[in-house]
Amino acid sequence: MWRRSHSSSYHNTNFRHGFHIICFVHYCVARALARRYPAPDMEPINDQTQARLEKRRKLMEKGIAPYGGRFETSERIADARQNGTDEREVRLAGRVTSHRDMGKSMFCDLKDSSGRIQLYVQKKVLSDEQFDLFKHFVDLGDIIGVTGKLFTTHAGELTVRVESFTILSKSIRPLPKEWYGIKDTETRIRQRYLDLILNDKVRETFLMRSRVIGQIRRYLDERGFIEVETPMMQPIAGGAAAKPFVTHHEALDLDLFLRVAPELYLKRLLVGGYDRVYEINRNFRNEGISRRHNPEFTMLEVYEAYGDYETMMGLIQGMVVSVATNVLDTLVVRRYDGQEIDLRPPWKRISYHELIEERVGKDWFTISPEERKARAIQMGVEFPPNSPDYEVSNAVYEKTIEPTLLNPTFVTHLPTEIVVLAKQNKQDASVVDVFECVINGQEIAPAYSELNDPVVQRDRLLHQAAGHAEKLDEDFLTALEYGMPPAGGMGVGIDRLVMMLTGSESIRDVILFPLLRPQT
RNA sequence: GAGACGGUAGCUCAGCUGGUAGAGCAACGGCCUUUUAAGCCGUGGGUCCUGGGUUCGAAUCCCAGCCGUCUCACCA
Repeated sequence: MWRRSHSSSYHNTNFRHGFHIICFVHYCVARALARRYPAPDMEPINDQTQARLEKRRKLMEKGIAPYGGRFETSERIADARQNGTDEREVRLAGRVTSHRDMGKSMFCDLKDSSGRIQLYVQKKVLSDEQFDLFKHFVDLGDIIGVTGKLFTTHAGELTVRVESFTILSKSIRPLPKEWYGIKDTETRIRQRYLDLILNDKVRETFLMRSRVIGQIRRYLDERGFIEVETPMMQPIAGGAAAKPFVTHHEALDLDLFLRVAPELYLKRLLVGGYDRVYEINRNFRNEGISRRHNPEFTMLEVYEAYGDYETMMGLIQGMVVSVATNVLDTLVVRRYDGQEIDLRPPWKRISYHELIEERVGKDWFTISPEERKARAIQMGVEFPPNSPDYEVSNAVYEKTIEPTLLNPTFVTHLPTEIVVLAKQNKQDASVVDVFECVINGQEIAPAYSELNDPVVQRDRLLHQAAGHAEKLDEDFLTALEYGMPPAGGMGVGIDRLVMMLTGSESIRDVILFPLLRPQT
């Protein structure tokens, strides 16, 4: 659709006529601007910026706009390469990322978001004046538009023989040469645009992220789930045990919290009768930053009325398989360290108890709590001195077992104490009907058979809030009292899912603008 | 929040036990019409993160601060 609409307007003769008028207007504007701003009052940062500012000024004096406007392309660069037949005329736009000057001719690389193509600029093809303009005024990093015919060089590379060009945006800061790129993590994050221009892999990763999220939406939409949006600013930050960020609403003189989870609002919607809902959006947790943690992160939460944690197993497995198949075209993913993750279903399922027994000894749960502590310390696992018994086992699980689970594993039936919003198991009230889906050694998706008994829910929340009744979300509890259908619910850490699928080592590699301290 | 390591030209990096700051690429001026990290000749370019201290002399040693990286803690 995109290509068709462009080429049709481009080949229209009225448009060509209009284009000349536009060029003339640009010429007049450029002359006027050159008169009004004879010298830029911006302080040059270095010799290179100074040289470029000088070129910008000279272009304006010549009546050439260094910052053009609309430029109709015939296609994207990747399409030109793919459908490249010699002598076909193309009209392309992009950034100049490399150039090789050979005197009376030069080669450049032109890059847009779809790919890269080589340009061949020859003195005998352009006028002397135009060739000179290209040679002396087009720099690395400038955005230009070109027209010309495709041909193949002796080295076998499809190339555009440039017949005309337009400077669309004059870059006044030097762009690092592609070969050396930009490596410093801090610069890459603070100036992510440079990272995206210079590092193909980075651009690819974020493109994949976009496609992953798109495929998740498609998968859920196809199954009758509706996407909703619930508050990011909440009077009480509920749904997860995490420190919230605080903000303030002036007109209401009201402290609000950035949400730590959308859960309690999505459940209100289950009460309201939407029985398949999901939300993909940011959660904010006021805690430390690490390779796996950013203060704001993207979460999918999904609820299915009349389902339970087991229906969620089917959902997440199907979703990840669908995403991997559609976006990566494979179910075997390679990690940054070369290890492979096998996503082929069915995924392993094991209970929390069994898993711990399997890894640290059959007698783990039969020995005394003191012995457990002693053994945990022996294994090098640390925990606060007054930790309750279940936290000792959980520390062992999180420190020594979870990181080793590379292939997808459903760890089911966690202790009741550590999950306050899930239904207790009918046979064994000490555990809840939940799973944690672990992939790549990280918890990717916890899912519950959602607790819908308002009386039990109130007790459990009160217990968690250590008796602080003012921290209870009364409105949520009131909603439950009207009756919430039994439901399966699940949260999927999108950043971690994308890390897994793209083989990224750090969460900062999958978040475009992760939080950094501002530079002073 | 704690510990270890790092910050030198636009980019990537050298610079040892203290002696006036270096390379490649990029920039600028030349030469070169099928190169692709093009090549050749020449020129310019620095708050060595910041502030103190030691010293005749500090990019280098010491102290403090800023920012980052890694590990740990909190957490998903």
